[in-house]
Amino acid sequence: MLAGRRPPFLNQANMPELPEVETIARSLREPPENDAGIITMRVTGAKVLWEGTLANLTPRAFTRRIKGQSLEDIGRRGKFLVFTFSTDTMLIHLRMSGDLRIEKVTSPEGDMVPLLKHDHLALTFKNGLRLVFNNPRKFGRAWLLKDPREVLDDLGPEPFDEPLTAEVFHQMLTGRSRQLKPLLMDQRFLAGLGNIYTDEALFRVKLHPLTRSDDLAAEQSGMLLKAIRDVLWDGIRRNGASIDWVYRGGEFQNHFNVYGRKGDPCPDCGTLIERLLVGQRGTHICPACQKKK
DNA sequence: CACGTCACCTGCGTGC
DNA sequence: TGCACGCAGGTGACGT
Repeated sequence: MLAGRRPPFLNQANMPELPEVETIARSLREPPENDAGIITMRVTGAKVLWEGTLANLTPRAFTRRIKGQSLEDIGRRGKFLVFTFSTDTMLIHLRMSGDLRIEKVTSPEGDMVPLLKHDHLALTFKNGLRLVFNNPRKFGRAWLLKDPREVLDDLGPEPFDEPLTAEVFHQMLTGRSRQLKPLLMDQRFLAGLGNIYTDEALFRVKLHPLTRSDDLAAEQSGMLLKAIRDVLWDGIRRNGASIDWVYRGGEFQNHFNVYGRKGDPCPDCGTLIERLLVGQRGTHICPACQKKK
């Protein structure tokens, strides 16, 4: 389809920012009709296939602790997936290449379904399903915690939180003196934005990624917050449109205005999109629309 | 405090 | 055809 148009890595990796993680949380939580899910189910076993997956426990301690607990809910905070069990909470961060899937442990013929390359953690549930964490680049991590706040308290506000008004956001921005893009991607400042959605949000408000955060007028801060919410919402909407239980090929990548589109004409003015480095990250702008002050 | 750099890791595309 | 190389994603540690 549009394969020739997208950056090469989009064909093989996920880029889990807030909308992708939200999409995964929903797909794990809401299995298709007539299929059981794993919510309310008890864990009957755990297999840790790569020790480094676990951020805070040994495989032995993890397995012993999670066995017998029931899964009560699956949610999201920032880019973390939050699995609430009866006594502990499991957090999973996919970083850049992680993936989660739910599948039956046994095939219809009665054979064990083999795990795949790069499957690093698998939880089996009482109803014959298992949750598998596939983690090719070994960047993703799982935590098992009595109190998830231990990790999640370091995160900034959720972009859609109601108390995050334009005024509050303006105070947050002008209370710092940092380059806009690295600040927006700082999870302690705001939780959920990554490289792609940040580029897209900045393009929508015509701000250069190197703009100083304390140079923004109140009105600009308000527009930036709206752009962030719009672009995240568009991402959620487009991923939500095409996923099912285990397959979740979103299609927001076909709607990028600047990300991965170096050399393409700006959709607003036709100037060719440029790629620059900001804080070591590939950054895409329209040099005409997004002028540096 | 802000910012730069590097390390982590694998697999894909590119260019020789 | 094979192969070395660059590069992408998110974050944390560390140096300036």
